[in-house]
Amino acid sequence: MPRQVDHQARRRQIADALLRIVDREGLEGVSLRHVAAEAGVSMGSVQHYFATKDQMMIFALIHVHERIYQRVNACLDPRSPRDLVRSAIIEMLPLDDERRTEARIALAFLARSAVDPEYAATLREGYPYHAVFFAEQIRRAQQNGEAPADLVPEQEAVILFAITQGLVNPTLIGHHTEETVIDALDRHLDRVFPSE
Amino acid sequence: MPRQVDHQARRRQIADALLRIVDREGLEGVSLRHVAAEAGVSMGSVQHYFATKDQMMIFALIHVHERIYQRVNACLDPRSPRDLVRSAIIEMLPLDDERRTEARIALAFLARSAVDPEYAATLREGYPYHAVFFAEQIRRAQQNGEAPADLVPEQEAVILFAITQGLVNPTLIGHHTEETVIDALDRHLDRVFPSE
DNA sequence: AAGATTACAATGCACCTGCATCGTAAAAGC
DNA sequence: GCTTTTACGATGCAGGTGCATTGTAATCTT
Repeated sequence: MPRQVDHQARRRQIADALLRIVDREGLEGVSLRHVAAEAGVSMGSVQHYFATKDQMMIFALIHVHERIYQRVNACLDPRSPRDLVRSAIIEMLPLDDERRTEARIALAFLARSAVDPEYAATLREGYPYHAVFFAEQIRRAQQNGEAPADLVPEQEAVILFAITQGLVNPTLIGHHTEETVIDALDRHLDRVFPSE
Repeated sequence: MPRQVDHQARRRQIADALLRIVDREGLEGVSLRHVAAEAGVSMGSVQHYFATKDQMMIFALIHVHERIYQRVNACLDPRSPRDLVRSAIIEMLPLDDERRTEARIALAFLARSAVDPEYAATLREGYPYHAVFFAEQIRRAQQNGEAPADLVPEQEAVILFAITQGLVNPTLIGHHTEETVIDALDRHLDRVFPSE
């Protein structure tokens, strides 16, 4: 059995187990023993692939971000800048079990970032991408006449991203229905990308 | 010393110590011993005022929400609906140490709410207030001709609240400067409450 | 074939956790 | 004045924690 295993794949598999625990119990539920049990391996094995618990957590954080990134990318609707933005935002909202899971996980790590600079640094790396993506779509729409020329793309991107993030948590806690949140989103998109 | 203490005041004092720990280390840093040490009392004393750790945490959650509520209320600018909304939102953004502290604390409890129904229920109680407040101000502005009549106040309130929440976390992690976030906010307020 | 390396497993250890128990001293009630 | 109640302090306990250590068997290297 030894020597022939795919190191990275094994690390991802352990990270997936870790993320399942975070989904159910939050970061506090994560312990070497629980992760090992959830992954169906021994504790020694977990220790073999991750020198410390913190390294494992950071790896899992990066891993889940990649997962979200790929899922969002696969769901993009390229018909227009507005559709691109809308599909990206909706794909980040917790409107089904998979997205609720990921939202819960992301929220848990976000809270940790508020008190741990290493987590915060990891989060900050992936951040500019969203703002740039939104700003780019707005600029494209402006060139096509699909968005008002007086909008400042970067400012609107900040607002769009804030709305996205700001809709996630209340929806997760159960404040909003799917209809409420999508209506509100479309309402705002009407302003940035007017239909007529 | 016994028998003559103000029970509620003592509980708040212990809760304040707890919240200081949450600010520095997150919810994971909270233990009976740490809270006792931070409050300058014995562990037995903490146990005397709170039967379980969970009760203490929930009490602290309610306590910090009251604190935020009162601070925001004290800072409201009543000159116009727009000023009211703007001052309320700005007071909730982490733009100085006090507000950063409260934002960190609120975020920590929010993350817990995602995996613990009791916390979620507590959060949900305080929630409708914001939406109603925002919607009310928009309706008032519409009556004064300070806001477009075709806005649906409840929808705009959802968006406003999402923007508020959505601006908090990126700012906390260090993605936005104070200027960026206030510019973006004013940009959006221009749409809901046009100046001319 | 031999030895080094890798993958995993089991266990021990010091430390921390929430909570229960027990003790004590001061005030309140009678 | 005596008992009860309240406020607090100290300590014990079972269980969980991350991590280090040790062992072992399978594979790769030579």
